[in-house]
Amino acid sequence: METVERLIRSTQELLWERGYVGTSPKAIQREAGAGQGSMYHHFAGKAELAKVAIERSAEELRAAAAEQLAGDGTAGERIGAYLSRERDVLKGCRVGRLTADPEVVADPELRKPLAETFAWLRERIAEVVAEGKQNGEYPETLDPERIAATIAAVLQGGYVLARAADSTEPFDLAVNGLIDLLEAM
Amino acid sequence: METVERLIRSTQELLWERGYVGTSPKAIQREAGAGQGSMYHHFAGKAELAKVAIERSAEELRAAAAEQLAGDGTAGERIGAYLSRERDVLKGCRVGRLTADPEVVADPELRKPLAETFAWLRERIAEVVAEGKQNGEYPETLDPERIAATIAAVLQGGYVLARAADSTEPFDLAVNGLIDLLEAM
DNA sequence: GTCTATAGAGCGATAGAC
DNA sequence: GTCTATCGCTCTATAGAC
Repeated sequence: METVERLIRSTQELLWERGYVGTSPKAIQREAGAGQGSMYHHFAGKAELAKVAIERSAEELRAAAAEQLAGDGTAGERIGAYLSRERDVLKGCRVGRLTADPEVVADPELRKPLAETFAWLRERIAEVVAEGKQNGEYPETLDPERIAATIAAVLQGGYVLARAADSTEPFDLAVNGLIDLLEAM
Repeated sequence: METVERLIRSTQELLWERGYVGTSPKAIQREAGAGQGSMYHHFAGKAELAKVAIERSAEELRAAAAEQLAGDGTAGERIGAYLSRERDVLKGCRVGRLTADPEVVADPELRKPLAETFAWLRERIAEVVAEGKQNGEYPETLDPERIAATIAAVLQGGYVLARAADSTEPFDLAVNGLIDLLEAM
């Protein structure tokens, strides 16, 4: 793999584990097996490299979610597949995690991929919910945008509860509770 | 206010805004209007001060939640009051935020208040849900522990979505979607 | 394109005077 | 109890050789 690619992937991994403030250029270089000069040759600095890495992680998240939410099952099945897919729960969400970073949220360039990713995700889930309404799976009164935000929030919040408990249990409880509520509709 | 108290409150505020990794002793001293020697006279170091500050924030969160969840309304009213209370949504949760910090999660002393807070919160919400089942507000099939985890997760995840969007809208959507689902039971 | 050397600043902590 | 001085280290970045 080329140096640039290794630098980007190492940055993605470190941002996921340690966030922007907790990730140093030196650590990125170590992870990537690249030297100081090599990194600064390809990227203007930490911020630019982080921008590229965050955009990459955002794309990957969207691709994964799109796959789970597509298919020809019922709305409930597709949402269930999305909620129940294999996840590295205790590591948390590589995109959502960055909202805790003040430097990411304060920089429009760095925050933009976060905003776009969750806007897209909520919109995509809302479409599936709307389809479920059309075929009678869900009642007419259900608001797709609200339910979509609730679904996205349960996942993000599930990660928080799991990391606090150092256990996947609260995440599983939260997801299953949401599924119970959706199935009762 | 005494120096010790100012140091603790400043640390609470900085941990909320910037997390453990992003908070330096120097910044704490500046915020508190205390000198270097003063801080190290009262506390062994950053970790000990953080431990006290985190425990304080955890207590405050529990006290606030206990207040909203108590009272003599129906279960739905009390959960609604808790979900809809005034919140500094874009600042996020002062306890949940710390789950993003690898150094907090890795240190049992620092993680303990987080684990205890959310364990207590989920248990407390589950009690209210169980009361709702008893008086016929919710169906017998409802699992209080699951629903409690879902409720806690929607709040924590709502903060994440709001910070990503730099807007309180997704938080409000997620909370209202949850209320819709609960009211339909 | 990658290397080493170096910079100025801040980090977290300690020492010792007052 | 609070102050200033200092420590060894890391941070992010730049310079210039190869």
